[in-house]
Order: sequence, then C-alpha cells, then structure tokens
Amino acid sequence: MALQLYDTASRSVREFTPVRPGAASIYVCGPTPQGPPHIGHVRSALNYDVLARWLEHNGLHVTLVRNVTDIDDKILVKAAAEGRPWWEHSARYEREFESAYAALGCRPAAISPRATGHVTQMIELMQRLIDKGHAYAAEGDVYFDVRSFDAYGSLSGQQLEEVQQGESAAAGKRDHRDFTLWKCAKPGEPSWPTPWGAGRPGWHLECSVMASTYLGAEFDIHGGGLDLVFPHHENELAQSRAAGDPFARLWMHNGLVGMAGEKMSKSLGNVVSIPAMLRKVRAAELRYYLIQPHYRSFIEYSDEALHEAAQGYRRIEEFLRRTAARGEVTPGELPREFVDAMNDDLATPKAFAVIHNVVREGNAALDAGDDDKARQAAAAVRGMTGVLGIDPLSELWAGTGADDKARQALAALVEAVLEDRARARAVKDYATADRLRDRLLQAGILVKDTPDGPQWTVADGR
RNA sequence: GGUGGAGUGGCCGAGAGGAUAGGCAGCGGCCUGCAAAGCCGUCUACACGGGUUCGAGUCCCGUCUCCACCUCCA
Repeated sequence: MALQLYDTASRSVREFTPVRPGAASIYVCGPTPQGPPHIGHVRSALNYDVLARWLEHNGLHVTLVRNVTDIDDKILVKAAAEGRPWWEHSARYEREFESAYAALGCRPAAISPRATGHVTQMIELMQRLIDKGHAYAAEGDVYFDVRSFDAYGSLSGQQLEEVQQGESAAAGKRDHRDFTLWKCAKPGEPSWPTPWGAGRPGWHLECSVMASTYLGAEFDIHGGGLDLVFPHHENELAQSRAAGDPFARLWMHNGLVGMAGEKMSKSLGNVVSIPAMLRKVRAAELRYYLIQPHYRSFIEYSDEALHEAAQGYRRIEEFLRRTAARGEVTPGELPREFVDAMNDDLATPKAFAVIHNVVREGNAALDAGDDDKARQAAAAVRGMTGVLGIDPLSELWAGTGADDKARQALAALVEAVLEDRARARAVKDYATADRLRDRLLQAGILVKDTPDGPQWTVADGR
C-alpha cells in the first residue's frame, strides 16, 4: 500500500504522488518568534519530522522548508516594550525554537527562511497580482481583492458572504474581507521600499513567496497547524493561484494541544514551556508523548498522560537494554503491520501498538531463553522506533557515549560496588547486599537484578 | 450567523456492521533472597433517544455536551 494522506482541501484521504518522482517537497508554516515555544509548536514540528522521516525511509529525497516569520505586529510591539530592536527580539526566540526542536530530535529543515530576506520576491508577486487584477494599492497599502478570485474559500470551506469582519477595516479597502499583502510604513517602524511606497510585509505573503522560491511554483505538501487553515492558508492559496502558480498539491494540518479545555496559545497565556517539560520527563519521552496520538487529533495536555507516555517509552527502552545486554542489536526490517499503519495517514497509534506487541513477544522470548527470537524482535523495534525518532539505543537518546570520561569513572566505581554486593549475595549476606544497593541509590544510582546480572542506571528521580 | 471536528472502559488512546487494538493503573498467578523488570490470566466501554439490519461503538434521524476557525496563533 502506498502512502495515503488526509488532504484538507479535498477533505479526503489521497494517495501521495510526488510532483517530481523520487523527491518530496514540503513547506511547513513555522513560528512567528515573538515569544518562547510551547509544546504545541513542537508537536507541529515533530509531526512533519515524522512525515519527512517516513518519506525518506521510503526512498524519497525530502526537501522540507520551515519558514520563520520574523516580522509582524506583535514582534514590533514586544520589542519596543523591551526597548530592543525588533530583529534582536525575533532572532532570540528563533534560536529558542530551533533549540527546542533539536532537543526533541526534530531534524533541521533543509532551510528555515526568514520573511524579511524575501522582500524582493514579495514585490514581484504583488506586481504579478496587480497586473492580473487580483490586487491593488491604496494609500500605501497593497490589498488582495478576494472577490476577484472565484475559488476564494475553497480550502477552508468558508463562504465569502458568511465570513465575518476580517482584519480591521482600513480606509483604502474595497471590501472589508480583502486582506493586506503589504503594510504602509508607519513612523518609527522598519520598512522596505516598493513601487507602491515604503512598508513591510503583511501576514500570508511571505509563505507564498518562500514556498515557491525554494520548492517551485508547484510542490507536494503544505503543512501547518489546524488554526492556520483560515485565513492564513486560504490567503496563501488565493495569492499563489491567482498569480498563476499551481502551489501545494496536498494540504496537511496537525491538531492542536490544549490545556483545561482550551487550546494552548501565546495569547491565552496557558502555555507549557519546553524547559519546564524537560524537567518532568526526558526529551525522548516528551517526543513519544507528542507523536503517539494521531497527528490530526487534539491533545489535551495532562501530567498523567505525559507520565504514562514516559512509562511506555521506558518499557521499550527496558526491553532493548535487556536484549542488548546479551549481544549487539542493530535496527532491522519493519513489520508489515507497522508499514501499513504508517502508510495509512501516519497512523502512529497503530504503529505504537505494533511496537508494543513486538516488545511483549521479545520479552517473552527473553524469559524463555530464546535469544535469537528476542534479538529479532529487538531489531524490529529499533527499526520502528528509529523511523519515529525515538529509538532508545540510537546515538540521539542513548545518553553520553563511552568517550565521556566522567561517565567512565562513574561506571568503574559503580561496578566495584556491585562486585562487593555480588560477593555478599553469594554468601546470602543480604543485609550487606541491600546496604550497598541503598548506598548507590542515595547517590542516584538505581540497581536492578536481572537474569543477566545487575543492571544500573542513573535514576532520573521522575 | 457560517465552517470543520469530537464524545470509547479508572486514565490515555485506536478501531469501525458479526473485533483479542495498544499503553498506564487495578486484581489473581508465575518468577525473584528482597526490590525492580518480565511473563500468563482477568474486571470496568463505546454521550443520550429513536430507527435500519438476522446482527450497530460501527449505518440513518434527532438531542445534548465539548473543541477549533471566521482577530494574532502550530
């Protein structure tokens, strides 16, 4: 079965067929870095990271572009309030987004272009739209004429007549639903020269321009959060199509993350920061939590659910560690059911069920002493978790490598204590054995006896 | 007012006309010096009211509740 994806525009699941055979081009709406990222932003990035990994696993050369809208009203307002330049403000939070993505194993995009670096292309697009009668300049602003484009509303299913008052009414607008392509410069605000006067980009224009600059006039997938369908993506689509570009073939929208019945958002202030999350669970566990539910479903954040996810991850991790203790485990082939699940609109919940089934079979094999079967299961688990970016034995999550001198020293000390304990246990001196184990525990070292001898980990206290 | 989506067992979360999802937690058992892990077994479901059908979480109609978007948002 080939990959099927849900397409917002056609409201149906469609087979993915790339514009250019062997390659996949994806444009994802990234952040407007006006403040620190929260888990909703990261969820979005993670969903497309999983998509990209899956496409690559299927042999496609993936080009993923995630933009940064580095100028907008709020950035200007907040920067001014802090008495800092707008570009410093957005650059600072852009770095926070990038590091949050990286912390969760989200691989970098092919490029993360900034809106302000593409003003030349914006001017070109506006000129094309004006030439075709789809846009007009008025009092220094440039607007898109929504009534000139019949398909306006097709992506989101909005009927033009029913759309309520959009952006704040402006003097030069012909119709209150027309949206702003370019904003006239105001005193003290940054601006760039254009044939229609100095100003700065409106929202929407930057994405049309950056998508076509890097991916071409027609590309495979445009993604973003569900809250961007209208008006942002509707407007992008209108601009690009009206200008004559075929634009995205398929539109994907990820579900949002909520708290206490409301969506998490900067404006509501009910956000959970990434560093705060990473004090509760490890990065791989947070990633597991965010990608296990289907990407289109709404996640109602809760500590309990987060910890359950962490438990689930640890179960997989335990199994792999246990098996690896008996011999090297390398990533192997993916079970058919896993492949089918992923091809079915990235059905990660089913994919996770497959992983856990194989883990259980592998654990049973270990208990039965069937190491070959266990190793096979572990190989499959590494393969599956690898594609999802949560392989506990991967370099990314396995912890510091053997090159870490402090860790080596720690290992030597712990092993020495464990040897003493083993001697005590051998003569059934359990009082001494337990005292040694408790001493390690006090130092943060958790010891577990397994059929393969004692295993120790640095307890994370979670 | 318009548009889209959701209500599943203690919790999370799939599925979809005749079903062992999976995880976490609970209970019983095995294993274990203890602990942990693991294995086996097991209890709580499908918002409500009608209807279609031999048979409905699954289809149809109605009701209720919740969420998102139409203002910045991933």
